[in-house]
Amino acid sequence: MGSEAFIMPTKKSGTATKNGKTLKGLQTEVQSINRVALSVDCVIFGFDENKLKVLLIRSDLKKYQSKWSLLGDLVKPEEDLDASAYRILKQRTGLNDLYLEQVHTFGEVGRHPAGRVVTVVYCSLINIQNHRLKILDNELHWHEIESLTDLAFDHKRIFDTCYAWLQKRVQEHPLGFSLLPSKFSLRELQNLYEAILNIKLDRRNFRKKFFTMDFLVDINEVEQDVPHRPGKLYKFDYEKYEKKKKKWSGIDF
Amino acid sequence: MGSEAFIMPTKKSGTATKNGKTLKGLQTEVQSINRVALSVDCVIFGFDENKLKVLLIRSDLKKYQSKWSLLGDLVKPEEDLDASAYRILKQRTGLNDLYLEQVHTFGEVGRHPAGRVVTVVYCSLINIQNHRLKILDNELHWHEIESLTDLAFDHKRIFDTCYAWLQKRVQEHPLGFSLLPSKFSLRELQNLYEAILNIKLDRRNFRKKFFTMDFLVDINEVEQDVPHRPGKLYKFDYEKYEKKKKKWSGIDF
DNA sequence: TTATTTTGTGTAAAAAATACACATTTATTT
DNA sequence: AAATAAATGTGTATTTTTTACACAAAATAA
Repeated sequence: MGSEAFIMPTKKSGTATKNGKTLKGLQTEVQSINRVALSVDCVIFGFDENKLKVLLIRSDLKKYQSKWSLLGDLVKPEEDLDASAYRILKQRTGLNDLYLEQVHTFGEVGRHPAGRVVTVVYCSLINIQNHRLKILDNELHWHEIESLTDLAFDHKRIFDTCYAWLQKRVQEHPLGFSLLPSKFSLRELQNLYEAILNIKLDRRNFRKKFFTMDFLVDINEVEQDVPHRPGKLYKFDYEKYEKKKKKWSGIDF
Repeated sequence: MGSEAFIMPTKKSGTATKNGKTLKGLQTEVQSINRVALSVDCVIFGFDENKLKVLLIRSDLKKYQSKWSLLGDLVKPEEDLDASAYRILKQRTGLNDLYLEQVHTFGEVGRHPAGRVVTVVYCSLINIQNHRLKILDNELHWHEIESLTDLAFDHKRIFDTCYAWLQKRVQEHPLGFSLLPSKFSLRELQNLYEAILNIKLDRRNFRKKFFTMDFLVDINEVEQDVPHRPGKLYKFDYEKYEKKKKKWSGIDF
């Protein structure tokens, strides 16, 4: 909050002096009024069977019965926003060290039936295979993103924002690898991009692109248990990426 | 907030049943606990004398005396976040219809001396010439972004995030025009990009780039009162842009 | 052994980005 | 009126990047 809080924009501002406001006075203001419930919601993406998926939980609010919703929770009074998102992920998936990034905050007055609830939305990307066991029977489910229709609350709109964010972000930042096993074939990588962007890509050009970037490490292993010629496996070299990554690509719109 | 609010993550969750939570129960939870003060802060960029500037106000909190801070205010109980940002801009600059975009939410527990204050940060771009009269003596000041050192609260960090956002965003979206008069020369446009990106650009290639994009309209006017050959003036055609804009540019990082 | 499927690879063409210099126009100075 | 100063306006050659496209080799399954 900026110092403008003391300018008191409305007409009834007679009592507040522009200068000399004390910290204590501001504390009173902050504590007494204008407070809202704050939540964090997570759009958790996964990739399985060559489909992009999102992890949802069945809403048990009567009003939203039978609808699915994003994973979220109220932010605790002494909890940072990022920590809150990590806590939610940890509780749901059992995993730390997931890719997590804040995307947008939704705070329309009427967005939640329980009153004013502002929600800070994070996207997370996880490798489904590593987390099969953690889901249990929590009413959690990996949904294909294509068959998402109505979610509880305004969660469909939130999801749409996050999916658009992912489509853009995955092209300029190497976050897609978080959806794959640490060892992956180029075919899997291409399938991932095709699923996220919903387009077909030329195989030779795709490979050339990634080899030219020079962040893939050939680990001298091949796929197992595939019913055809196995592909070579690679890892993504995050350290090399951090050193070499581009600053900007040029004006283009 | 997702349905996970009823899972009650802490150990003392014995009373809450996983299903069947009523809306009323959730309302109680939302209203009674876990509420925070919410503010909106605006990073208002301007462009003048070929310098990128940011609009700041002098903090009058004792602790931050003599420091500058961003423009912000507490969000009102019945006010959407975007509306709150527009209100702040309107009060400060007298103008509606400014370019405005939400960038990030900062909510670290210790970020504000008055207690837990979570702030949703917006960036706005305005043309300084059109707003000279509105600033008055409000302790407002256009700061050159190069000479920004310490701001009040965590506003320097917020500013840095927004400046990085602007540098990226201006390359993929035509928001820079909001910093210029509606009629501008190509030289002014190039100066703007050079100031934002802090690089030198080749004049001929810059012109070629924008002419190829084909969103600039030659209005058959020239600069006035320049002490040298005047340049032609152009407008940006937003409608044409909306029709033709690119979807993605390709994988590159 | 044959058939099937997928991997792995290279080149030519087109498009985009870059580097680079000079004549023209206008205002200012003498 | 002429000369000067300062910025505009323009094109081409080179390099880099993107795109389109086909066939032989490897592994499995029948």
